[in-house]
Amino acid sequence: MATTLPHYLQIQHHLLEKIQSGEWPANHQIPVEEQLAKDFGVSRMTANKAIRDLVQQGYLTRQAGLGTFVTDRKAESPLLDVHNIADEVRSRGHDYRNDVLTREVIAADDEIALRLGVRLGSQVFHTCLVHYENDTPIQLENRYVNPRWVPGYLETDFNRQTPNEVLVAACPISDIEHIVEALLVDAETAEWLAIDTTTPCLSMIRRTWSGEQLISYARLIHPGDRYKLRSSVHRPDA
Amino acid sequence: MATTLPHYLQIQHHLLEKIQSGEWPANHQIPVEEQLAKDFGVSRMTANKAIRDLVQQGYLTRQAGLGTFVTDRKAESPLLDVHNIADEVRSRGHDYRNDVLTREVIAADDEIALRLGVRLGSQVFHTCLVHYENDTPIQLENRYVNPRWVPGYLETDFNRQTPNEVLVAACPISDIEHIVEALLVDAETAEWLAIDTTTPCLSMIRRTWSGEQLISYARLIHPGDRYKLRSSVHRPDA
DNA sequence: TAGACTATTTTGTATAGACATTTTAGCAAA
DNA sequence: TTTGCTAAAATGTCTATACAAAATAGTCTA
Repeated sequence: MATTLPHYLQIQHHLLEKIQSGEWPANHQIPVEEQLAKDFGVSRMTANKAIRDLVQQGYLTRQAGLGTFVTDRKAESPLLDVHNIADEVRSRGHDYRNDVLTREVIAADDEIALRLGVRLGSQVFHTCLVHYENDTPIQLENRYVNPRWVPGYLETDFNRQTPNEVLVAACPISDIEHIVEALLVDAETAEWLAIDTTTPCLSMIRRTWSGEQLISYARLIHPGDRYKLRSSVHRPDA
Repeated sequence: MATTLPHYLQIQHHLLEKIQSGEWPANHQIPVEEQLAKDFGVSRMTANKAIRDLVQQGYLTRQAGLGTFVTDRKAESPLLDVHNIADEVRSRGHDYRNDVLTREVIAADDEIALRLGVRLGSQVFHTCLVHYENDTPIQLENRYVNPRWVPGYLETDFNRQTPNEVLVAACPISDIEHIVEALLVDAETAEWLAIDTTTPCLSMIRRTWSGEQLISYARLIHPGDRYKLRSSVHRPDA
């Protein structure tokens, strides 16, 4: 059985669901501490702790004497493509294919729950693919998907539609976050990518949102000598 | 008179000072809750609140049964912004400085002429700097600048104004292109960055335009374990 | 000596209550 | 009408205490 969630996390998840589902729009006032405490049968301090965390994470804003409100997230500007590795490969005139190593439903552990913004122990989709360019592995993709937003994800034939395409088709992608670093990989990963463990690799963690919903969390590993990441930014105002 | 700070903020400031001054290096164990509470004459819950906040902000990491430790923060920076490495370092509360290895006018060879979009053999500015965060090298910057658009470039004191700042000051930057890859560096570069030649590094090639003019071509090398690139993109229309 | 148990240290969660501060609304007085 | 006062609603801070859970170090036992 899954570990029972601490009360304050239960409250957080309840609030996040309301926010992320859109039931509570921006600037909506959430129930006051005392009410939340009563609803969940906990002390006011526990409700306070739950709210406090979400304020620090930017989901809520508070004002003494007034109440607690859903944060109105302000927009930023630039563009970056959600690039599709299959198109990329084909645009170079090469053959694209992939191998599916894993395709499963798992219970979210701490890390996944945190990164994907779901409840601990809740079911999430997990796939692991190797993408090939002309039979050379160029990317290991480890992806976690929130089933709520892409229910048919696991049934896809990924050689017809890449995981990325499935997401894009399922919901409009509005926000993407990338974290890129260089690192060495473990033996298993090295084998999948047909490299050795001394080859520098590019690690890219990509999180994808649709509105307020976090759709997917992916870790992409590229052998350093087989991949370059390119991005162009144009700022009309500058 | 200024409002007296809440106790938990006083504690936070005390802790942050220790961290940012370097008195408590990464992974240093900070006093336990009970000790802090005693030192500041508050209850354990108040000390807990102070620490909890700093954990959420990423300054500290905790482990039940072990203690609370100063987070070893890997550098992170926006991939798409014209980032200024000096500001970035200082925003982490660390010291910034750089060493200028090369500062010269050279005749453009094939590659430079191609990349910078100038005629073969025409004169271009070239600088090579090592950027330090708390005396640890975090970036080797090899930069070529089109003299036509930034004539005073070579005369700059780069410890007062980074190369990037000079460009931004000289002309409005409208377009940036990044190409990122993971690689191993040669012995000379490794020495400059105080790493060995087996450490994976992040290489970033950055080209900067102002309107149609290509202003600068730079190759930036980061030791992989000391740097992460972060980028967030929001597309309001999607 | 290896393994099991135990005590200690430290953080994690939770409670019930207290008082302070901020903001608004409503009411009363000038 | 304007001003000032007061009550209320809501968050902000703080305490003293309790027990749970995790990690470690030491001790006892087979």
